[in-house]
Order: sequence, then C-alpha cells, then structure tokens
Amino acid sequence: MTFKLLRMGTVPERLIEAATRLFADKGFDRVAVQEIVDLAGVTKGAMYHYFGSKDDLLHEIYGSLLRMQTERLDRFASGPAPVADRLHAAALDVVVTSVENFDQAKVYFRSADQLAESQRLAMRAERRRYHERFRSLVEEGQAAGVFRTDVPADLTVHYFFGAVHHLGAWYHASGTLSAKQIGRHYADLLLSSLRA
Amino acid sequence: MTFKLLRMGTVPERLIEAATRLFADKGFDRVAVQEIVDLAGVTKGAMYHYFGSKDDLLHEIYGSLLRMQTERLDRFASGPAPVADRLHAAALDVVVTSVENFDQAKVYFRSADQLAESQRLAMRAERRRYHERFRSLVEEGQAAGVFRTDVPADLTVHYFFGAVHHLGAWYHASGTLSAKQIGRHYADLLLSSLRA
Amino acid sequence: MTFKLLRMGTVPERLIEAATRLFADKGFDRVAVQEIVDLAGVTKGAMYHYFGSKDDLLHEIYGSLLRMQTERLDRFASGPAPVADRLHAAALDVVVTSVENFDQAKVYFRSADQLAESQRLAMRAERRRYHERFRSLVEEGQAAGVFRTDVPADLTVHYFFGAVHHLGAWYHASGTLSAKQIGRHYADLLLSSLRA
Amino acid sequence: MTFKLLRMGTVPERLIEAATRLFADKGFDRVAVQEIVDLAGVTKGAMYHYFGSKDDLLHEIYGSLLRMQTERLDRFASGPAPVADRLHAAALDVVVTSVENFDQAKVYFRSADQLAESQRLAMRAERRRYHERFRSLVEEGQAAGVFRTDVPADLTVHYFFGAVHHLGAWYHASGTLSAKQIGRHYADLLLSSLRA
DNA sequence: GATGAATGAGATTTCATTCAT
DNA sequence: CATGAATGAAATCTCATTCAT
Repeated sequence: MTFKLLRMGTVPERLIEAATRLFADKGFDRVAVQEIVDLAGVTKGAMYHYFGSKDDLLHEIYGSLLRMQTERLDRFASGPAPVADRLHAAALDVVVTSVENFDQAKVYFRSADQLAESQRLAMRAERRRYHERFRSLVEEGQAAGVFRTDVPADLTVHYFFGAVHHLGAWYHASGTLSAKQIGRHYADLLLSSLRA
Repeated sequence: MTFKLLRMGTVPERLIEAATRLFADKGFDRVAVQEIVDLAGVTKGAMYHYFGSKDDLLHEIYGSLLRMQTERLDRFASGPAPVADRLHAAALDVVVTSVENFDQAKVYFRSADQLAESQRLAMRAERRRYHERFRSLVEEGQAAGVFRTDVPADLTVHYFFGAVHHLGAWYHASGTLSAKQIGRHYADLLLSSLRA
Repeated sequence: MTFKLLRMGTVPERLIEAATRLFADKGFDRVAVQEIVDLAGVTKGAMYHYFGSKDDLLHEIYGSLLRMQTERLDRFASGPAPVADRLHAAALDVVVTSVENFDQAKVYFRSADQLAESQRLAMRAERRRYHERFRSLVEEGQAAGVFRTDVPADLTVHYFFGAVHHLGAWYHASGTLSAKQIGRHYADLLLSSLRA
Repeated sequence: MTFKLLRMGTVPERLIEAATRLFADKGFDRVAVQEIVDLAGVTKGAMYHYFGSKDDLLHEIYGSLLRMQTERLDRFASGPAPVADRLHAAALDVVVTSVENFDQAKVYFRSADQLAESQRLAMRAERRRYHERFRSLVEEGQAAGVFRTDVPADLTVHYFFGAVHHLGAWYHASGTLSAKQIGRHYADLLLSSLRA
C-alpha cells in the first residue's frame, strides 16, 4: 500500500499522521524514518527537530490514544446509571473509538513492546490504571449481584480487551458492519457472558 | 532476560527452540540471527545449512503450532457430543495448548505480519480454514437453536480468538491460575455469551 | 559536568565564555553549537550574527590568549635584568597566566589542530614568533655563557612548553599548589636544566 | 596528506594501522570510519566484525603503546645501576620508543579524552601506575640524596612527561636530530634539573 | 538584532546473507 | 556438515549552517 504525500497541517502534525499510517500498516520496526519524512513531505532533520527519536513518535501516538480512552472510560464509568448499563456503554465506546481511530488503534494494539524502555514503564502503569478502572466496574456488578462471580473479574477484563485488541487483525472499513454495530455486539457478548 | 546456551537435541531443533524463545521474548524483528545461533550454540553457517533464511525459522514455528491446533480442532469438532459440549471442549483445548506451548504461541500471536510475502498467503489461508471450522461449530449451534443468532458467528469467533491471542499479553506461568482453569473460564465465558 | 546558564555580560562575551568552558571541558569537536548557545542563554541565530562560524569562536579564544602571552613575553624579555632572571620571570609568568585562565589555556593547548585551514596558518606564524622570542632568550644566555650549549636552544624551548601545555592534563584548581608555586617550580626546573 | 592503500597483514592489522595513521594525522574525531576502511582496503562490515566500535580501535592503539611503555619502564627501573643512571635510561627510552612509534605515540598523546567513558577509567588507572612508577624513581633519588627535594617529585614527573607528549607537536622525521639524540637531550635536561 | 524551523550531508552502527575453506 | 570472515545496503541520528520572519 502506498499513501499520498501529506500537505496539510503543521510539520509535527504531518509527521504524526504519516507515522501513524505507516506504523499501522507495517509495524513500527518495519518503517524507516525516511519513509515517514517522505510521506510527511519534510526532511529527516525536520523530524529530529520536533521529535527526539523514532521512539518518541510511537510514544506520542500510543500515549494520545491511551489518554483519550482513559478519559472517556472515566466519564462512562462514573455515571448514575445501573452498573450493567455503564459497563455496556463503556465497552461499546472503547470499540467505537478504536474503530474510528483505527490506524492509531492498530499502532496501539501492536506496539506496546516496541516502546523504548523508559517509556514502556510509564505507559504500562497508565494502561494498568485503565484496566483496573474497567475491572472495578465488573467488580461493582459482582458485588451488586448482577454479574457472575465464578469467573475472576480480572480475567474477564483481559478476555474482553483481547477481543478489542484483535479488531486490528480483522476489521476493515469496507466490511458490512459499522463501528457502532460491532461495538454493540461486543458489549452484548460481554454482558451476556457476565450475567449472573 | 537472558537464556542459557542450549545443548540438547539436534542442531535444527536447537535452532528452532532458540528462535522460539527469542522471538517470543523480543519479537521477530528485534532478534538478530547472531543471537539465535549463539543461543543454539552453533554458527551462522550451520543455520543457513538447515534453514533458508530467518523468515524460514518464523514460518516453521508459526506453521507447526497452526498445524497442531488445526488438527486438534478437527478432533474436537467432529465428535458425537452435543455441539455446545464440543465447542466448549475445543475452546478449552485451544487455551490449554496455547498456554502449554506459550513461547510458540506468543510468536504465533504476534508475528503473522512479519511472515515473508510468499509465506504469508499460505498461512493466511490455513488460518482462515481454522477460523471457519470454529465458526461452523458456532453456526451449527445456532442452527440447532442452542446459540443466539443476533450476533454473527463470524464476529463471535473473532471475539473469542482475540481473547485467546491476548493471553500472550498478560499470562505468566507464575500466576495463580493453571492452564486448565484459564481454559475453563474462557470456554465458560464463550458459552455463556452464546447461550440463546 | 554541567554548567549554569550564563547571564552576565554582552551576548558575544557570553558566547565566548560558554564556548571556552565547553571546549575546555570536552574538546572542540565534541561540542555542538546548540550547547554553546544554550549555555550562553541565546539562540543560534544570535551566535551567527556575531560570529561567522563555530571555527571563529575557537579562533577568537585561541588568538586572544596567544596575543596576551605574546605581549607579556615581550615585556618580560626586554627588561634590563640579567638574562637568567628575565627567563625565569617569563617562564613563571606563562605558567601563572595559563593557570589563571585555565579554561582558555586548555582550549589553546589542545585545539591548535582544530583550527580551520585559513586560520591555522596565521596562528602558526604567530606561535612561531612566540617560540622564537623565547628561544632567543635562551640563546642570549648561551652566548653570555650562563646557559649550557650542548643542548639546542630550540629543543629546550619545546621541552619547556611541552611541560606547560601538559598543565591542562593534570592541574586542578583543587590541588595544593598555587599558580605561583607551580610557576616557580617550573621556572626553577627550567633554569636548573640550563645552567652551564 | 593522503596514504596508500594498505595491502599487507591480516585485516585487523591493516585496520589498526590505517586507524593509527589517520588518527595521528587528523585526530580521532576528524576521522570517519569510512576513511579507515578505505585505507585498509576493506568494508565497514569487516571492521565491525573485528572491532565493536570506532572507540575500540582507539582503545586498542592507546592500550598497546601504554602496555609496551609500562613494560619497558619496569625493566629500566628495576636494574642494579645507580638511580640516576636508571632514571636517565628510562627517560631516554620513553623518548626513543615514542619517536620510533610516532604515529601511535601521537594518537596516544592526543586522544586520552576521546576514549569512551568505560575505557577511560581503565586507561587512566593504568596511566597512573606508569606515572607512579616513574615518580618512585625520582623519590628514590631524593631519598638517596642525589636529587633535589625542593621540587615535588610528582610535579617533576608531570613536567617531564609534558615535554615527551609535546614531541607530537613539533617532531618530524625529517628533522636533523635522531630519536636517540633527542632522547639523550631530554634525559640530560631531566637529570640536570633534578641534580641536588 | 534576533528567532528557531528546516536543510542536507554525513556520521556510526547493524545485520541478513554469501562463500571460500 | 560446518565455519566465520566479509559484504553491502540500509538504519537511526547529528549538526553546522541558512533564511524567512
């Protein structure tokens, strides 16, 4: 697959966009800095003016999606609705936002291990917080007696996010299902599997 | 993480084992051929005597797990038991074998995109057959009226295998759950989510 | 070692001071223009406003010490005192001024070869004049019969300035000897070695 | 200055020789790996097959001269002759061997600061041992009453080795003095300056 | 006067693969 | 069967300098 030269936005924006597309398409390790700057229509020097390293680009892309999803989860988890509804909404939302930012999500799903040592720890902590927030919703449902308790909440959350991460492996925009439809199915499957 | 020099088995076996460990640990692109042969206790010449390329090693590891799981799925799917039981057994089995061959599974889960062009197509076809066999079990249950039909079987299968692939991201041998326990939980969640 | 942002003096003065410290610390080739302007608290544009190039900075530092020492040598060499006394005073003085302007001296001692082609010739000629003036003092003593003649004056001068240049390799302000004490010892050693 | 393609010796030998000439001529930081391998008549890959880095080449050159001179100093210092004779012989020898291995010596004299962090400490320790061995000769002479005691032995040794290091700045093979003549003059100047 | 974004050339290093022995 | 020296292409990154504002 080839992409058209990017012409809009500031240089760092174009670089991030170019990197996102290419990392999503071929994986971090298979993308040369030269390809990124070519797609962004600048020179390598310009890239290193704005980003300290190729790793930094990944970190930026990775972190920005993680921040967005953390923030949205917070909103969805903290409403007044019954816990099952809140969990359903949160599950649906994470699928929809992943599909709507699909390149970014693909980078996110596949490249945690490619982060530089220093960034890896910080990102891992952030991801764990996200995981735990989601898990606490499940536990809340268990405590309320609406979710089964024979399967550990932790495991259920891993199970669900596995499904979400796997979107990157099979979803294509050309498919018949919309982001929302997929999200609803995913959320339905999660809720069904949890029903007490 | 560092590994001990491998001393047992034939040269090609040692090479496969070394490559499996290293690919699982760092990802295909981050492993140098030199590291593999060092761990296997041989030289590069020896490796190129037995394998045509680094890609071949990946192909071998990838293909052998895929073959094994395809074969086992065939056995589990074709029994005389009720379809729900057969699906449960198949789901449990794929989790158990993935955990029991964890390094190989990690390589498998993460490296589909790293396969060389020529091998990629063949492997993709094989994987699709596997996916379709599993899906046909779900469809059989839908036809029999024991599984819900409002969620497409295809999507359910992606959902479940997403969960399985994600094992590589969180499972550690040191955890409290055994392979079988995890497999049972996973299979239970799958069956619950499918119940009509 | 890190240095504090320079805040005093005019912009070109701060640039010279920053460059002097950094060149002394790491050597000309290991210092980036960016570091110099960071330490001086200005931007690159400012530097290129005042200096034509990084080489120019070195040239400035190099030349200013050389000019100072040439001038002082002239004063010390041309007095009415006996030649041995004048040589002793000159030798002492070059050590003292080198220690008192230690960063500048370190740059001077180490960086003759880093000067740009065009500047190198001019500086070499200037240095040779300095060397010859010093040598002529030695020759004057030889002619007067107070210095030995079996060792060529030229060689003695190289010998002594080798010792002086080497100060940059071992002297630290934290040592027990003062600039003057070191200078006296050096001058004593020179005079002793020359005694007829 | 340009050099002729090296054709003799093993590849690592040619690389060391090429690096020695070029480092001596232009200084470590001004020599590109490409120049070294061109002069040695091999490719960059070959160089990195034998040496881990450009730093390693410097370390090798630096260390081999240091080892040689340490060993020779040991021999000269430990004889039965009077201490003044032993010091004279040692001083003469270090000059002669420096001149006879002039390229290596020039690299050694100028490049201590360019050594990589890890190697710098080891080399510094080794150099200090050398310095101390030389100093102990001076102290022995002071204790024996044949050398002056008003100038610290330490300082005298720095003084002398400054002169030796400076050879790299002025000596040329085309000069009128032979290595031995220079050595004798240097040793004479040292001994004269030390006479009680 | 001063900024700092951008360039472009070149630096070191890596690595899968080949091949003479 | 097996070695390991050598290649050559490509990777990431650095940096002095320029120039529109």
